[in-house]
Parts: sequence; structure tokens; C-alpha cells
Amino acid sequence: MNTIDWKMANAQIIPNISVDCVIFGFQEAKLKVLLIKRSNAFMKSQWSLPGQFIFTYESAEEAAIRILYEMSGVKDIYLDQISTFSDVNRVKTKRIVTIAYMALVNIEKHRLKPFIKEAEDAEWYDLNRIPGLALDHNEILNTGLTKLKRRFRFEPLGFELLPEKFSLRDLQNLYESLFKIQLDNRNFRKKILKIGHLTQLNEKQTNVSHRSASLYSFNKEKYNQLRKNGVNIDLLPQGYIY
Amino acid sequence: MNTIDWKMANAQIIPNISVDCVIFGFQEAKLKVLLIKRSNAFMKSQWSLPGQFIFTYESAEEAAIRILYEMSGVKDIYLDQISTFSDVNRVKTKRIVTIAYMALVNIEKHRLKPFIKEAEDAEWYDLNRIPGLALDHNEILNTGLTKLKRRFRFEPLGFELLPEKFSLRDLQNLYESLFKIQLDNRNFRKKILKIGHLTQLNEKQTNVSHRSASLYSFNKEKYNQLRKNGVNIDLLPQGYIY
DNA sequence: TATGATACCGTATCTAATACGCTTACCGTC
DNA sequence: GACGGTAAGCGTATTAGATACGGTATCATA
Repeated sequence: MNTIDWKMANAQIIPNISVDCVIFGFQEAKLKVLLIKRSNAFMKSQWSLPGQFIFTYESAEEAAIRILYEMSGVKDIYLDQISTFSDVNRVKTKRIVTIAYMALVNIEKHRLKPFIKEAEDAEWYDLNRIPGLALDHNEILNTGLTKLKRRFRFEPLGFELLPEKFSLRDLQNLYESLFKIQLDNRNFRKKILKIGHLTQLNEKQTNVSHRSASLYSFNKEKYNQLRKNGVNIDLLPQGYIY
Repeated sequence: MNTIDWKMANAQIIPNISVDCVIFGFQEAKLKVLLIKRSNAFMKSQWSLPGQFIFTYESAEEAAIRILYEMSGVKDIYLDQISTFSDVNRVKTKRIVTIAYMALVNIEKHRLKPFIKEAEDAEWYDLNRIPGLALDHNEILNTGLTKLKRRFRFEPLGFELLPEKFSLRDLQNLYESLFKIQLDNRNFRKKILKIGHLTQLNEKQTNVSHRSASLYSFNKEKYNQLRKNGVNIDLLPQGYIY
């Protein structure tokens, strides 16, 4: 950031309100989250969630959209507010309240890593191997994960995390990774196809060392129609509590 | 508020962050929300949600607890963050971000009306008859209601809204009022008793012009134990979308 | 051609959700 | 003190969905 940028930014930020983003992705059959290692003095060299102060001319949501755009060059990403964290001592040096958002991105489509400014490093972390993060960012991440599970239970958010074309096994892996549960593939496929929001394509996997699976795509229109008519979409075993 | 209070408050508040509370209650078989008519200059004579700026020494949640305490004289009320509202123009005169909370109270137990300061009036409003509120408070209320429904779907929050002793019909009325749905009382009673978190008391209704119903109480301990073992509690018809 | 792996199909069984008939108890009124 | 209105409370038949799991199909590679 050069001097002029710096001055402009400082003239406009609201110094006690920030936005932090929990960015989820799905890679190698595992749910991941994007962490950055800061290069600026504040939180220097600590792994943390991407975040910034908000500007006077933008809402928190607009700030989150901006941060995601700056990181990935992509707009219209799935975005949802997680919660606001306001403990008096969450930042030692001053009083800062942060509004946390979660985003779902297709890792294949948005190669986030190269675009990151203000960070000396950035990495997709497996959710089972999250390091100690700056400030209360571990707590924020956990809250976001819980929220994601709740959402996923009744909405087919696979849309946002999977590539355009995917196999039923990919989708099952996503559910299994998120909920840490083993599902019977025969029953899973029955349940999910019954919903009717998937379209089977005339394509198959290639270069797999076993029978190749059909590829599917999400039919968002059909899903929206189903929602209106009142269908819920619980793919988890009865009595499963998240 | 006298001059000294005013100075103290102004010395300590964070002037761009407030807390607003959506306080739900249950009365005459209907879900209600507490609204106040402000007596101070700001929002004078407009119905609105109870709310205040937060102080430098407290978190948003502590501020919400304080507001509820000032209004009712009661602590340990069910409290949950709804969302944070940060649109640039949500308050015309200055930039204020508000963190909204919802609270569930037992109206019989906490007579809120008499205790309210800073309000020329306060009233429990039927959710079907909410007037136009100050600022974006209608939006906040609606967001809170949606959140309440989602919560209720998998937790027996009736605890918080009903008196100690209640009939199964009371509980059914609560569900019917919240979800605007008619339930078959025979099936409702079967489902809810099967869960096992209710204790039948050796008491009955009196002075009703029909067969008097048994009274029940919630067994919180049993509920907590059930949650641990993974039981979910969906009393609504399959496919019902909120 | 055999083998290992996973996709994919089908069914039998068990459990839960739903619809609904019927009896019981309390109150007021004639 | 019988009667009617009303809601509590009990039981059951039917339907729908969840689960468990046996079996076949198809791919890559040895």
C-alpha cells in the first residue's frame, strides 16, 4: 500500500468497527478455510482470518464484499453474516468490534492465493488442522462453522462450494467432511436424487481407476421452486445433532 | 435522566455502536413483542425496539443484559444475538451500527411495563399488529422472528416463554402462534410426550368450562441429557418450511 | 483375463408421521 | 340432575420415509 492509499484509507475508515471473513472452500474431498499471515505491523506474522476496518461510506456487508473482491477478483460470492464479536478485551490495545461474515467459494474457479495484498502468506487450511489464530479468530471460525452446518442442513449449499460439474460422490464427500459422519452411498444417492434439484449430465469422470461416475449439475431454478412449495432437505440421519 | 446521569453516560458511551432488543413474550395464547414509545428527543413519540448505546466498559451482550435488567429488574433471561445492522443510512443524522439481540421472557413473571425509564409508553404487541417502527426496527424485528423460528425448531424454548406450570394446549398454542399453523392436538401430544423432557404434575387447570387439562413442567436436566445423546425435536409437519 | 475399486440398482424391514374415531371430564343451563 | 358444549385424552389403521444391505456393472491396471 503506497502513501496516498494509506492516507485515503485512514481518512475514511471507522476505527472501532472491522469486518472479518471466514472463507470456506472444498478441495481434495475436504472442507477448507482460507487463512492469511499478515504482513502489516498489527498481527505481524500471525495466521488470522482476512479482515479490515470498514469505511464510512459502506455497510459491513459491502465491506465484506469488498474484502472478498480484493482477495479473489470475484463478486457475487455466497455471503452470510455470522455474528458480531464485541468483548472489551478482544483486542488488547484498543476497543474494536468486529462483524464476522462467512463466504463459500469454489476453489477451482477462484484462485485466491495470488491476489492477496497485505499478506505475506495465504493458505487453505484443513478444518482439522487449524493453527492458533490471532485475537479471537479461532472462536470466530468455530462460530462460523456451526452456522455453516445449520445452513447446510436445510439448503443445498453444495452449489457454492463444488465446481459446475460434480459426481454424487463429490457431494457426499462434502457432507461427510462437514458433518464428520459416514453415510451409506446407496441411501445418500436415493435421498438426494429424490429432491430433484440435480441434473444428470451426459458426461462421466475420466482417468479414475474404477467405474467412472456420472457428472451432475445443480438446477438452481428447480431448487428455488421447491423451496417455495415447502420442501426441506435433510440428508443427515434422523436424530443427528450438529 | 438528570444532568449528572447525562454527563456520565455521555462520557462513557461509544457513540457509533448501539444495541437493540427484540423481547418476545407469550400472552393470551399469542406471541407478543415488547415495544416502547421513546420520551427522549431522538425518535420522540415513535414506537421502537428498546435499545441504547453501549458503554466502553461492556460488550454488546453485556449491554443487552443491562438494558433488559433496567427494564424488568430481572437477570438470566434467554438472550441470543440476531444480527448486526450497519446500512450507511439506517440513521439519517449520523452513522450508527446496531447489534440486535432477542430475548425470551415469561410475561407473568416479569411485569416489564412499570419499570421502564426513558419511555413514555410500553406495550406488548401482537406480532400480527406491529405498527410502523422507528428507523429500521421493523426489519430488525422480522429478522429476529425468523431466527426465533429456526431456534424453536430444534430446541424446546417453550421453557423461556411459558410459566412454570402449563398445559400441553398452552405449548401447542405457542407453536401454532409462532409458526402460524394448525396442529392436530392428538399427534402433537404424542410427539411432545415421547421426547421425555416434560414432567406431568399432580395438578390440573381450574375454572375452565370443559375437562381440565393436566399441568406439566419442563425438565431442563433431561433435555440437556437428550441433546448430548443426539435427539432432535421437530414438532412441525414434514416439509414445513419457515 | 483376473482383480480391486467404486458406481449404481433394487428390495425387505423397521420406524415414524398422519389421519381420525372414540371416550372422558368439566362447566353451565334448563 | 339430565343435557349440551367443549376440549382433554386414548387408541389404531394406514401411509410414507429411513435404514440396512445383497447384488451387478464398469472402469483401470496388473
